[in-house]
Amino acid sequence: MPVITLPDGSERRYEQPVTVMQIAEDIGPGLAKAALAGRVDGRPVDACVVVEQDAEVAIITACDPEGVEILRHSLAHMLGQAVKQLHPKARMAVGPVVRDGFYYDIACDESFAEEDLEKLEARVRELVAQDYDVVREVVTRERAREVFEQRGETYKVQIVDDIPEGEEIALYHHQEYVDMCRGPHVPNTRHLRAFKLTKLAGAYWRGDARNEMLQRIYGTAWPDAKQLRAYLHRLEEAQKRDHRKLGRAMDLFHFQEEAPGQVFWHADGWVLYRQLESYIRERLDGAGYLEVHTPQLLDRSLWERSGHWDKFGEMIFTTASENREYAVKPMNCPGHVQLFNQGLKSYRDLPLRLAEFGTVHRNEPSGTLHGLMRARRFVQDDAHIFCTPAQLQDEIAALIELTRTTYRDFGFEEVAMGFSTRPERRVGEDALWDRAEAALEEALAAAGLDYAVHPGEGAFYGPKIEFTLTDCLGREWQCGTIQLDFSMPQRLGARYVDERSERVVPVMIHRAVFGSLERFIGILIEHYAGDLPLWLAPRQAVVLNITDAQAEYARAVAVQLQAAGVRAAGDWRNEKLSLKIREHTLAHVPCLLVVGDRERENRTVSVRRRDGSDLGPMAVPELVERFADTIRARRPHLTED
RNA sequence: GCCCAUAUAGCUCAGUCGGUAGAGCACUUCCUUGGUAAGGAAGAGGUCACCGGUUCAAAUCCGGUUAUGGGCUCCA
Repeated sequence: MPVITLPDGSERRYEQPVTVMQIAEDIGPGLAKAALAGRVDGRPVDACVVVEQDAEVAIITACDPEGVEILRHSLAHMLGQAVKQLHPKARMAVGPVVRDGFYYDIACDESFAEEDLEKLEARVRELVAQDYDVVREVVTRERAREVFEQRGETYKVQIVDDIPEGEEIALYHHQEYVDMCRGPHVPNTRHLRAFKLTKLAGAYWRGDARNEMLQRIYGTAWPDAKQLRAYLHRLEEAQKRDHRKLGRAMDLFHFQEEAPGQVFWHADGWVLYRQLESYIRERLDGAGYLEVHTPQLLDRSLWERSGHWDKFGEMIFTTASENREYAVKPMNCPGHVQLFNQGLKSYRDLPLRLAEFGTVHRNEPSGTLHGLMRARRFVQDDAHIFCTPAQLQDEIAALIELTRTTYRDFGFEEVAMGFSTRPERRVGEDALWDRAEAALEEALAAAGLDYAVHPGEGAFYGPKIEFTLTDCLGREWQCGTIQLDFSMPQRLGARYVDERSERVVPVMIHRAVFGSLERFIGILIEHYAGDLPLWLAPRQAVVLNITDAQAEYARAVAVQLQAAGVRAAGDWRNEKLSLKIREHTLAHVPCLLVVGDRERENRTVSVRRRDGSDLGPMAVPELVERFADTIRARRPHLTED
């Protein structure tokens, strides 16, 4: 007879096997009403599951993160039912839970349009409103196959065939609709009222571009209407941070049809760009790097030797002249190896750290371009470190430290780190890969940081550590990277003379801190929602006169500030102060300096910050000092002139 | 590259049933000299992304191209 232990430690004895729902009912009617599923000895199960032996049981409700996932998963099934009712010939593929919601991949000859989405949503609402009980049925593999074959669900049949031997197969019956799932699911559809179908997309069956494309319907679901509304509101707010919108509002850059994937930097955007450039220069000067610059066009043969042509030929822009074909460089590494190869290098020259703000062009597939985040022309803050195996650990440790402190200076306290291992298509012996992966892992362990492992996602020449930042909608973008390469120096003939006078191939580390300056700026803009810290703001201050009477003094203030190194501009238009404030605030200028008769008399400016706070009147030298303090505080790695 | 959608003034967007295009903001000029997020008036501004088709007539319907947005795949 089962003894049930509840999370609070109390026990309940039952004379007979008991369902999770009965336990919930015994605890209280409120809990029974809210119960979505249970956890029996740590394992999530449906509320209808019978507990036969002593167990620890917890009731899962929508207050549980796990409970919210159950709602979303169940809504995927509801969507499936609605799709089959409105499109009987559709075949259902997979319908998993994702962040904030769920999706379902569907094969259907008719292609869904926005109106279909509305109709489907309306149908799901009708189904949910019926408050019907979901029925769970455990079946054999043969039975599951038979059910889906009868219904023409060819994708489900394939999924059945892929379920490992010995695993329990459960069917969930939503009235006439049947889906297969590990579960658990909600006991009744009344829990599923707060949802919305959000978007249509295409997606490849099994995530493989060689397979047919299915239609994917995304939805979002929450425990209640209030949380759904809050989510939709968050989404709206996040979209306002989009760097493409802010780039226009702040007059930083634009794109146009004649140059897809290539940025037109405006004057203010270029100021921001140069801030990043000079920051990195300062950090590298103190870290033993040599800045170099290599050609944009290099003969095709070099890329064939490096292996890039074979792997990325399709994506390399080329140009020809006098019967020679050149690649517009998609990477800087072969160029840096050519520099290394100049003259004979000794082990005493190592580690040799060559850095370049390298402009690269890659013919990224049209569907992947995304503002500054993914461009066809971008600049990498690239460097290649040539060293001996013995120097590797120190170098990598320094790089992890350099990257993390840089990100901290730019306002990213938490950075997701990943470790990507050998891909299927690669160059180099497995023994070299073993060594390279082991070396990176050792460095990661030594740094004592959390990181995710991404099997098979390394570069074709070596494994990598990657630093990932997220945009306003939570999409992840790889920024910094540290890649270990035991192959390319060999392929491109790099050698140095070691202590025993023997010629040895150096190890090469490819690394970038920002990754792409374009991408990093895009992330920065979204991270700060346009309100860049003072040291990064293209326009740090704008002087505003109230009437023409202060125009002369206002100009003098602007000149004084500029002479002190402040990026100051002036707005002497014959407009109301409130209008000027509105416009410069919308342009995200951090500091507005108001000059009226009072200020002119006292030789001061009234300081208003972007957030609306008023710092009151201040003399210009005092203001300059405040600026310098603020910048020092935000940018601890700034080297003093 | 694949799927879906979109493309109208500098920006944000309206434009019904196919009948030669509209608003707000911005811009120019004038008035206004106003103390912390929009003062007023007038004016100018469009090959309705591009190419083709249907039609007496196309911003509108159809086909193609390009770009953009959202996904998928890819990402040295």
